[in-house]
Formats: sequence, C-alpha cells, structure tokens
Amino acid sequence: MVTLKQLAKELNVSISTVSKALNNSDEIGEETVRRVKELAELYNYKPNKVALSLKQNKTKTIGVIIPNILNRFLAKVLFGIEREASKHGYNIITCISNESLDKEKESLQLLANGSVDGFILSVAQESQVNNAIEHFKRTISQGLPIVMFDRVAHDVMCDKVIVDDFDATYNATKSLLAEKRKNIAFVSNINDISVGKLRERGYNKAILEDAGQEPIVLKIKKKDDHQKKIRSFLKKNKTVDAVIAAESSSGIIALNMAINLGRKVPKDMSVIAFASKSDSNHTFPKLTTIRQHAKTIGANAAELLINRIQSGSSSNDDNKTKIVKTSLIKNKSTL
Amino acid sequence: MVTLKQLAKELNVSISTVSKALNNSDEIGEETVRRVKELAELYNYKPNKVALSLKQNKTKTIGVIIPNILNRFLAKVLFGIEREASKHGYNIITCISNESLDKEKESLQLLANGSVDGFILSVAQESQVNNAIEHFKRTISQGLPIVMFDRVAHDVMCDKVIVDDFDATYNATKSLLAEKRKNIAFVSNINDISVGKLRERGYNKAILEDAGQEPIVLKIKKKDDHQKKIRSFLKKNKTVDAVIAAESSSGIIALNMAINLGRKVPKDMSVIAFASKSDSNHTFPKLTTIRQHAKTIGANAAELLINRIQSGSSSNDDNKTKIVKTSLIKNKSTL
DNA sequence: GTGAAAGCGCTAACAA
DNA sequence: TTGTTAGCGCTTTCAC
Repeated sequence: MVTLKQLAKELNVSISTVSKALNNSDEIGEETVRRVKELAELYNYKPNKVALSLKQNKTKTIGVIIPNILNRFLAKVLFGIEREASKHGYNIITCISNESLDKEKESLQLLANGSVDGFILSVAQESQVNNAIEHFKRTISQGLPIVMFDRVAHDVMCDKVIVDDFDATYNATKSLLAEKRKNIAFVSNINDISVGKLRERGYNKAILEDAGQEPIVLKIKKKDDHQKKIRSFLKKNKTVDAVIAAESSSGIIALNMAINLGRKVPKDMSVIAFASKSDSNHTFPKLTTIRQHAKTIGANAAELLINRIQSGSSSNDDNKTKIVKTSLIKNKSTL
Repeated sequence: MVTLKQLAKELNVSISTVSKALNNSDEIGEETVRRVKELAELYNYKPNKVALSLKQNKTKTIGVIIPNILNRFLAKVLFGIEREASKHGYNIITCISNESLDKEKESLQLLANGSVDGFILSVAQESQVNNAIEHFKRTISQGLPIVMFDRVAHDVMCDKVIVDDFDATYNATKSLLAEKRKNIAFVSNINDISVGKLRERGYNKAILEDAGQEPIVLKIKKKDDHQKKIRSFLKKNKTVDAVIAAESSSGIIALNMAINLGRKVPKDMSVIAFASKSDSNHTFPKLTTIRQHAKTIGANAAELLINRIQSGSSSNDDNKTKIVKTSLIKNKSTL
C-alpha cells in the first residue's frame, strides 16, 4: 500500500501538504493539489483505514452478534443491517454466538478493545434463560453503545428494535376464530426465548379471553424429532382445525404432515406461521404467514446505532424502543 | 478505554515498562510485573486493537464477500468461516455483494485499505456472467490474498475451495438410473452461474453417454413464478419419473407439487436436490439430498487463507484447490 | 531492571 | 502556500 510519505517524497513536498491537498484543503495551491492528486490516482492511493481509526478514535465499524446465522429471520436482519450500515459508510464485523452465553460474552469483550464503535445484537438463548445481562451493562459503561433487536434484555438500558409478537399471534388467532375454527392449536419450537413466550401469550389471550376456549399447545424441544412430534400430535388431536406456529419449521411441517395424513388444507385445517416469503413458496398450498420485516428491523437497528455513535452518547435516559409491526399475509393455507 | 499511558502514570513507571510487564518480558522485575498486572486487571485493560494493527501492519481480520446471505448454503459457509477464523483469533468483516459486480468491486476496494489481511469470497453472479476478474487480480497484486469458494473464477490465480458439482449430479443420476427410472428430468434455477452449469453437465453425461437417453431439462429464470413453472412442467411431462434439482427450491417445489398433482413420491417419482438437512426435514416424505458440507467448505477456506496470510505470500505458483466432496444422503423421496 | 525515543500512517494546530 | 511538530496507543531498540 502506498502511503502519504511515499507520495510526499516523490513529489518533494511535505507529508502534510499531501494530506491537505488530498483533503481539498484550500490552504494548498491549485497546481500542487493537481500534482498530488494525479500521483495519488496513479498509485491508487487509499488512506490507511487503521491509521485513521487510531487518529480519530473511531472505526466506522459495527459489531454484530447474532445467535444463529442459519436462522432465516436472523440472516435477513443481518442483511438489513449490512445494507444500512454500508449506506452510511460503516462496515460490520459479524460474530455468531451460537446461542451460547460464553461466546456472546467473549465476542463482546474481544471487540470492545477499539475494534468497533458499537454493537447490534440479539440475545443468545442461553443468556436469556440465565437472565445474564451484566456483560451488556459493562460494555455500555465502557462507552460502547448497544442496540438490541428481537430478543432483547428488558433490564438493559439501550435502544431496542422489537416486533409486536404478542399482537401478531393475538391477531392471527382472531383471524382463525373469524374463520369459525373451533380447535386452534399453538405449536412452538422456541418456548424458552422471550419472543416465543410473547407469541404464546398472544395466542392464549385470544383463545381464553376472547373465545373462551381451552388452549391446545404443543411445545417442541430442540432435541425432539420435529416431524414425529407433530405427526403424533396431529394424529392424537383429530379435531384440531387450525395451527399457529411460532416459527417456520413447525408451520411447514404441520402443513405437510396434515396433507400426508389425508387432511385438506385449508378446508379441514388452516395453518399460519411466522415465516418468510420463500418459506411460503415452498409449500403447497402456499403458507399464510406472519411476516416480521426482518430487513426493516435490521435497517432500523443500524440507524439507531449510527445515530447514537454519532451523537457520542453510549447511553442516556432517552433510550428508544422501536416496534416494527408484523403483517399477516394471507395465502392459501387459510380460508 | 484504559491505555498504557494511564496505567504508567498511576504506577509511576514508564509506558514501556508497563508494556513489557504485560507482555511477560523477563526484563522487568517480578514485583513490578505483579503490580502492573494487578492494576491492569482492576481497570480491565485491553490493548487497543487498532494501535496494534497499525504497529504490526496486520489486522487479524478477514474480509468475506458473499453474494447472498439468504442463500442457506452461503450462510452456512459463512458460519464455517466464522468458526474457523475465530478459532485462530481472526474476526470477519462481512460484505454482501447481492450478486452485483459493482458492489463486489466496491467492497474489495473499500477493505483493501488496511482493514483486512485477506479475502474469502464467492463470485457474484453478475461477475460470472460478465467474466469480470480484473478486480480480483488487482487486489491480489496489492498483496492481499484471496480464497474463492464454490463459485470461483478459474482464471484468477488463488487458492480455491470447490465442490465436486459434476460428479455429484453424475452420481445422483446414476443412482436414479439404478432405480430403473426412465425419464429423469433436471430442474435448475441457477443456469448462469458456474456451479449450475457443472451440475447440468454431470446430469447430461449420465443421461446421454451412460443411459443413451434424451435429457429433459427445465431451466427457471429468477423472474419466473417458480411454482407455476414446475407445475406446468410436471403436467406436460407426465412420464417424468424422477427429478434432480440443482438447488433446494426447485427440489422442494417439485416434490410438493408432484404430491399435489396426485403422484406418489417416491413410488411414481423420485426427487433428489442439492439441499440442506433442514430442507429435507421440511418435506414429507423427507427429501433425498446432495449435501455440500458447507461448514467444511467455510472452514477449509478460512484455513487456506490464514495459512497464506501467515506465510506472507499473497500469491505464488502453488495455489491450492481443495475439493470438498458432496454426499448423497438417501431419504424417503427416492426408492 | 527501567526508561527514552522512534515509528506504524494519518491529521491538524501552529510556525514560517 | 507550505512545512514542522505533536500525538492517537502500542512495541521495540537502545541507553542508562
């Protein structure tokens, strides 16, 4: 890489002259500016990012810590973050916590040494289960702002971007009730994380309070055989005429399994799931989905963080929580 | 963030003493080392990464440029890269080219200013279509090593990690021929990228040369309605008794659509697709898949790059190409 | 055993 | 208009 020093030497001027010329300072004579720029162009000079970061004490880099890159929703949020960040001239360093508290802590520690200007993260499952929040607080008190999305730690004071999980399942359930469904089941693979709980509560409210029915809930554990669990559930509960799934897998499997068991979708049974557009294109009939607008969530998180970085306050009293509303997209798996 | 300077001041010693003490230099007295370490611990001192990078002229950071984070295969490779990199103390900066040549160029340019020590990338579709490789060559000649995976540019001299695409479809087709399938179709959504072409050739070889049959090929374009295309294809070609899909979407849709059209899978029709484990769990019957071992690909790419970074040669004559063999995982969508 | 000084590449206040 | 200097945080050589 060419440096200012080399350019200066070749041009027989001082380093600062070169620097100023390249930064269009009006201190420098027109002719000099031209000569400098020409040579810089020729050598494809690019200011060294590391030196700039050191000098200016900011890196224009965001640390992103996500629990699982194979989760489509999280991958999509990452996409949204990357796009928004890159629009503002920020790079992102991605760490994957793998739902582990230790890895989350470690990533936070490792990047809180001047590598990044702030963090965007979704809390790892293990951290949520253990209610571990000290590492977040420590990072913030070190002067590095955090923006949390989706799975957030409520007791940490920072900006947040969340989804209206409760309302989403509440409304979806209401919509199934309006179809005259009598036995609406709730199926979930994410019982122990915050959003999973909220989704169940939304369903419960509609079923218990609004319809006065008994909830029918199937909770699947990570180690269970997903297909078998749902198959036996559907076989046992023959009267179930609608399924709301807390994540895409449960919804897709429920739909396909119902068809395999000879039920007609949506005639005999409706299915709604938190899922993406491509998921709904992968089933037949196309899955009715609750869309979370993952890219928007990512973009919002990036925007909040960049604002906070540029305002220079890693935390204060006016922490914003942005709610990105879900949309219920009716396809062919509901009436 | 605490700096050496602050520690030095507080301890009434010089900066270099503190530095040496923390780096366990045997120049420094035991007692001093103890005192220094204690205070560093207390203040949670971490050496500033940016200053280190500047000093040592290496960042311990890898630039990863992937065409599409929503592609499960690519996301999984990213996962593999991250894990391997982090094992070696490297961070990754992720850029998403979105299949665009310009974004790919830009990301390369933007990070080739000292931000990273090297690149891992999969070539964007647009770059492949236009056979654009100059930007890669320029980066390498700047001293930054590149490792390409999956979609590689053969004319660029660098390390590569690829899949045995040709053999994969060749073997899969042979396996279907062994099932006595008479009309095996090839369905693809990725005709214009290198791996898509290789996959078609493997199929063609088995069909034409080994079985002496006529290829039956359905090529789907990005703008097509995926479901409709496959539906009408299956309706028109009633004799098709097996499908090989070049990517997961086509396979999943073919399977579900066949069932919807009243065919039995695998009795009337077999389906094999390049897809992941979770994809095969989302269909019923479970999809027989060609697994690409994405995580291994990522880990290999990271390993190659880190080796090259540490050997200090951005390119030379002994460029390695590693082939990660696919596996044909037989599930319930084949006989 | 400890410290002073130089230097990584850059910017900016100040001097000329 | 141009150059000198200091300094961002760190390591390392060389003096003491």
